[in-house]
Amino acid sequence: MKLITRDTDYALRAICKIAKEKGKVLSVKELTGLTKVPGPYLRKILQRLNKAGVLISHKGTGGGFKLARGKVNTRLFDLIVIFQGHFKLNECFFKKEKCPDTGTCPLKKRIDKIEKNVIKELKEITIASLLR
Amino acid sequence: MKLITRDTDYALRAICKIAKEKGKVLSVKELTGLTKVPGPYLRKILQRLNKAGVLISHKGTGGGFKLARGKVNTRLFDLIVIFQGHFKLNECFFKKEKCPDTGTCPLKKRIDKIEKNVIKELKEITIASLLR
DNA sequence: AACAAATGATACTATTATGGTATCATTAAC
DNA sequence: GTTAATGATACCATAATAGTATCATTTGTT
Repeated sequence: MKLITRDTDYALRAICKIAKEKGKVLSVKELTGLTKVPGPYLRKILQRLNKAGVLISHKGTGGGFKLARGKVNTRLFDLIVIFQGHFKLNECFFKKEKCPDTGTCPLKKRIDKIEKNVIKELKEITIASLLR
Repeated sequence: MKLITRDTDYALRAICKIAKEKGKVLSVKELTGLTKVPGPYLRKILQRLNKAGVLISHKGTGGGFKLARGKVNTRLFDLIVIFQGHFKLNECFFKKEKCPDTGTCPLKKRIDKIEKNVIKELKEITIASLLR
């Protein structure tokens, strides 16, 4: 029922803080202060964002994370995919076994429609749009 | 990320089967056959639906469950509330502690909007509409 | 009256996902 | 070379989920 997990939420918060400091490199320590997210956990999140290309990391003294080029346009949808995997509101609970309603299931279509709308809206929420 | 849990899904399936047999009382055993949902688990679900007033149970030999009067108009939204509790896509992860972005959080509004739409659509999905 | 067939209520268990910590390796600045 | 940072991973605790088991109660049948 949660659209967004804690990971995603914290990631979003951190990225916003980073984005506000145009180009400046912020360390985990600084970001912990700004976001109140527990250090080691935040660090893991930032590492994932680095791997995903949203942030760029700098090692060594004075190191930290900054926003990668053009990534103010990262969408909430992208973050959800990074932290929560492929977006699907609608997955039949009869996975391997065959669902007794295969073919006739009227629910799928209805939820697909909802899903489509939600995805559209999640793609409209960009970092840039949140900073304004 | 799941809009619907297994409980809710199974409940919906069972109710649909029951609704198709207008007024007839169906036992857990019969419903297990129809839905392929494990017996004891299904039973627990049906009991909750009875408590919630969606179904009416009959004890003793030949007993089982039937749909309560007017409850073909039960909405998927209602079932979600019964099995998953109060519907909220958007809950700040800083619950007791104060969120560092209180007041300025721009995300809340955006997700509230999504939530509103989703709720509207979930309220349009009724048992009756799924039977057609 | 006895028995069987059903649900009511509840306690228990196993598995998985989530949230978070800890540690050692690596890199870079001074 | 030392220190301050991230990279990579392994680990752990808690909670939620999915499901089982059991005993009590009710009701129909003989």
